[in-house]
Amino acid sequence: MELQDGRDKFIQSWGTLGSNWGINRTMAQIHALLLIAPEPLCAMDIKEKLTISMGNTNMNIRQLMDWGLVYKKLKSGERKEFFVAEKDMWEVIKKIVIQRKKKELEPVLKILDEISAVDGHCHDSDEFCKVIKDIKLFSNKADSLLDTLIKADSNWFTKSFINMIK
Amino acid sequence: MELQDGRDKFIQSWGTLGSNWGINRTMAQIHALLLIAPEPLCAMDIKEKLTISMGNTNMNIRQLMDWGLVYKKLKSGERKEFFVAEKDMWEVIKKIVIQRKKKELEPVLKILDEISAVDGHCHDSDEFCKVIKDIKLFSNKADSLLDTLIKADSNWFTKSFINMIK
DNA sequence: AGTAACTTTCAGTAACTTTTGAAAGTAAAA
DNA sequence: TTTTACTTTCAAAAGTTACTGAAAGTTACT
Repeated sequence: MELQDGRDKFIQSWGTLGSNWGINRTMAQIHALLLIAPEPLCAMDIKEKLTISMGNTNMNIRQLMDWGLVYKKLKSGERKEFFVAEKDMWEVIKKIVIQRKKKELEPVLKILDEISAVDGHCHDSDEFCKVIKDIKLFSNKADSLLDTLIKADSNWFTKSFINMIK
Repeated sequence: MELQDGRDKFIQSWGTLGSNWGINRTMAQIHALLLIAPEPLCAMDIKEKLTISMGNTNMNIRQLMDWGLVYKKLKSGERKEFFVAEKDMWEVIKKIVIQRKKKELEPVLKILDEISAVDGHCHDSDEFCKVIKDIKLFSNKADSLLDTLIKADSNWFTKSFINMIK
């Protein structure tokens, strides 16, 4: 496969995969484009390479910056803004984990706390409370595990991983 | 909070949370309803409790069974089918992990393999290949880690977890 | 075989999400 | 201060996904 084909395929595929991940297609494509771009790109470059609208380009660059996956990079002598992607994959993973935890796990913890306030007086409520308690147990574990991961370095991941499977 | 309020809140919330998880609202609500149901329920019970259509009920029960989160339970003397949820939370988590791995991770591995066929001849392609290689490294690790998790028992999770954070 | 009880399918519709493009906003340069 | 080069916003359009209801299919009792 030729380099350019590989790049195109990566950008297209990343977009499709993104949707399976709850990330919108354009956001994932911009991320892919910047990840493999040898030079910083400006909004116009991105708009043209992906043939998308300005508004779409801007919104998604902004969101990638909010996630910490893309940074602004000013070139001296140039007025417009350029963008680069975070290239350290371990950082990328951590940034994504932070967002997914926020979106997927934290609301669960919040709801479970609210529901735990159910009075446990009869047999039926004991059963209900047990289900909630079990879910809470695993959610809390997952929460601490992810917190540890977010603080850890790449090396730790490899090491713990080896411990885990042996 | 009263028991019935707690149940209603759980079902409603689980539906909302489901959508943040890439699971559709109805599927999540049916799952919640069955999780806390003291008795097996039939399709009609579910349809009525959630005030949704037959078709919707049927499709989502089916998908929950495909995922292994809900089982058919025949009552002797009754012709219609009843359903119960898997109540062991560790099993529930594993079943969900299996599905998410299939949807989110496996397509990534597939694409990366295809892209790895890019010829590495010049400086630019080296850079491109490095990005792909890095992603592949972490994806493969995540893949094995999840495989281990899927095979493990609940106890292992707790133990490894303690090892991991210390 | 006929009928009744229940389950499944599917085309059309509704609800939600993403994208566009034009207009408004901002700030450096003339 | 005006122009110019760029960025941001937002309402409407396009695209996507979920839901309904009616019709077709299945099974099991008479």
